[in-house]
Amino acid sequence: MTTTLRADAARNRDRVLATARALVAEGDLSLQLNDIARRAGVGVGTVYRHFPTRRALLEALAADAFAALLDQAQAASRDDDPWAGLQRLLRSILLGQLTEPTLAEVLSTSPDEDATAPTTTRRGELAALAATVLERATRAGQLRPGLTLDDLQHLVCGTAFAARIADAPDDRVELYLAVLLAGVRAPGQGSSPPA
Amino acid sequence: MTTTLRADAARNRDRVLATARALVAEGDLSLQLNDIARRAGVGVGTVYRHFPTRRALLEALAADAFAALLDQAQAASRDDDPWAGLQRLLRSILLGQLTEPTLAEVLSTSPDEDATAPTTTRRGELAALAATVLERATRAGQLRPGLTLDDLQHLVCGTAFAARIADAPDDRVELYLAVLLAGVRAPGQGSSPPA
Amino acid sequence: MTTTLRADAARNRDRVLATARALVAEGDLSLQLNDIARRAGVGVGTVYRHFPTRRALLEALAADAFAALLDQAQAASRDDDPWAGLQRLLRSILLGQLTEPTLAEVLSTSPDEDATAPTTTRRGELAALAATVLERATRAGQLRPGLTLDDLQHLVCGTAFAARIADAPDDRVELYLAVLLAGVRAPGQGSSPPA
Amino acid sequence: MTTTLRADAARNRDRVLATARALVAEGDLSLQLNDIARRAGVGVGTVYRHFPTRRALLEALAADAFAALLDQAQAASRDDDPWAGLQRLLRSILLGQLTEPTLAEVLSTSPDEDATAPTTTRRGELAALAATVLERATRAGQLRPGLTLDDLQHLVCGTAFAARIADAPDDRVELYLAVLLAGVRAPGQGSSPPA
DNA sequence: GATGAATGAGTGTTCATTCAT
DNA sequence: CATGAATGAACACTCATTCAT
Repeated sequence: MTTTLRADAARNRDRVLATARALVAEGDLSLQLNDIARRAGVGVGTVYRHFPTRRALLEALAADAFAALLDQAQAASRDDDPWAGLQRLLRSILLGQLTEPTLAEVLSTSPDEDATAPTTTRRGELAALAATVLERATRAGQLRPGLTLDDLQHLVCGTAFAARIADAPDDRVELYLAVLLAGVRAPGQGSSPPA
Repeated sequence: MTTTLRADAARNRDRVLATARALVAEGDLSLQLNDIARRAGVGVGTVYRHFPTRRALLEALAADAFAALLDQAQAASRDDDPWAGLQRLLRSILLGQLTEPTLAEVLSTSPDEDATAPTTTRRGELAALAATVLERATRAGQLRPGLTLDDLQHLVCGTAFAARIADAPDDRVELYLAVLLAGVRAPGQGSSPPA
Repeated sequence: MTTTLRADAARNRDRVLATARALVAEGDLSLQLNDIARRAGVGVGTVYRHFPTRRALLEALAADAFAALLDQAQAASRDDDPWAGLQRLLRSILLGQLTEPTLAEVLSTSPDEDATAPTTTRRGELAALAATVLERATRAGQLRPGLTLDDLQHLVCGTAFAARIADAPDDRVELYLAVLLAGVRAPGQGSSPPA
Repeated sequence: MTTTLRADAARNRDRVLATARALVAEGDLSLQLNDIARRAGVGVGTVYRHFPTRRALLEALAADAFAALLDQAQAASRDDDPWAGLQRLLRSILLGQLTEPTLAEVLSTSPDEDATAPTTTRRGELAALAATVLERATRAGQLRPGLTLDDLQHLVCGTAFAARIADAPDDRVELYLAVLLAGVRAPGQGSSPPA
């Protein structure tokens, strides 16, 4: 059986990820593969084997958060109330980015830029779910005319950026989210969903 | 007299700035001093003399755009209509960032981070003008409660970020600006200023 | 019985050789064992088991061509006409090198340099046959005085080198071969063998 | 004055060249810039400043020998006797390559492959001189028909290769040169120039 | 003031070889 | 026998910064 070997490999992979996560948590998003290898007590080659590029590592780091985000987006897309669905969706994307900076970088980049397959898939899934939410809100006349799916994505990334440059991001998110929501809501629709 | 020398120095400084500006215009924000020196036909030491750090050069590059922004902010602060003033202020800051990427970087960074004196001064002036606008809008009940001066700055930087990651930023600014304005407006105030 | 295992091993060996051959045919003589293993769909260890060094693989790749060369050398050594024999020998060695670059590398290297047993054997056989041809040509007074067996080998390798750096080696071989033959012929013997 | 500074730079350049030359003399033609820097007691950057690529260093190492070769080629081209001229030319090119292995590599490579300007110039000059010699020998009916300028170059490089793989190259050159000369001489012209 | 050569730490990447499974 | 993960030395190249002239 190759289970044990694979277990070793998996353990190394995890060590690399853990090390990288620690660096990200310290605010270092540079993800230098040499540095990470050294800190993880692992050969450079090992890091390169698992993550051939900085991008691959970045996406691996974002993977869990992205998966969780998809779950929340799924739930949001099932909300009966179109506006509530949009609210939930945008809040999820926003909080996801603040919780996991790597997810912010992944979402702020053009999808076709060296992206690995799983990330491309996830982005597609997120887009599909978001399209549903968007369409329902649009049909309900609750979305500001002219806003596309891409616009929503850019705007929520921008809102995350705004929170990130604040001194205490966590204290600001909800307020900034409220601004975003009020901003994307169709003018004349009021600020809260119809009861 | 050192006049001649100063003239030479000034010419060198201008050459460096022009070269750096050209690079920025080409989308290269890295501002590598060696590279700039070579292209400017000037010694590295000369660049270092005028701009001891990347930050110093960045702020010098942003200076003109920042000055122009201050003028517009001044005008905005004098607008009779509080909401129109806010609109003008935010549009100016937003467009300034898109026109001059260095200004975006300057404004998106914490003020006390290696900032040079002129930039610190300008930021103070901008803050003062914005405070005026903010206060008037607040007094008129037109600003979303809870938003501070800093919040406005972060949000407008976030909006610039959103535009920047769009495929065609210029086509998106006005829409994103509308979103921002609607977002920061006090709920229940409608989307246009009272006549 | 280990027959089945041996069959597997032989198949792996063949796959490695085929892959390596393909690379050589594409002009890549670097013979990187990792690369070959990956392309052959085989573990690196397997490649190492069969070919412990780059040299071992190189010689294995050259083996068939070397064997064919020995056949031709045999025939040449049986030619009644001493000069014709020499001609045939040198042409065979020359063409062999151009057809199979690995053979060129094998023949251009000192025999005792990490050579594997089969190659050492083959080199010995080739030397023996060449010695025969050489001796007969010498006895017939047709070989330039002073030329040893080694000299002939070096010169034919040099001629192969000359052809290789030409733009269209195949168009040049015969001419270069004629130069070589005229060069090694004893001065005053004319350019064609006595009738 | 910048003389002293330049002197320093020149000294460093010379140190690098001397170090590289020593390595070449030891038979190491790999010319690894890092290694050379370390041995020369100089920063890597210094080596890169003077020689941006391995090729640049190679050609710098070959420069003197190439210049000397050009002198000899010039002399050869002025020889009254066409055949003597050819003899002198080929001997010079051959000995030049054996004395300076870097020259062999330079001459054995396609001229347009990353070559620096001076080398391109020198190759042009050598070709011009060789063309003269070739033409005169051809007109005198002394050159084997079909041989072009390029052929001569390839053949002399091949001869150098032959000598290089011999155990005692120096003892073999003259013999190999004789072979080359007899080979390129028009058949039926005898082995020595007309008196 | 200006110059630009020099530095060398830093970063990215490859690859031959080993060895536990 | 086969596998392929792991290793880490080795190599290529960059660039911010210093400093002698």
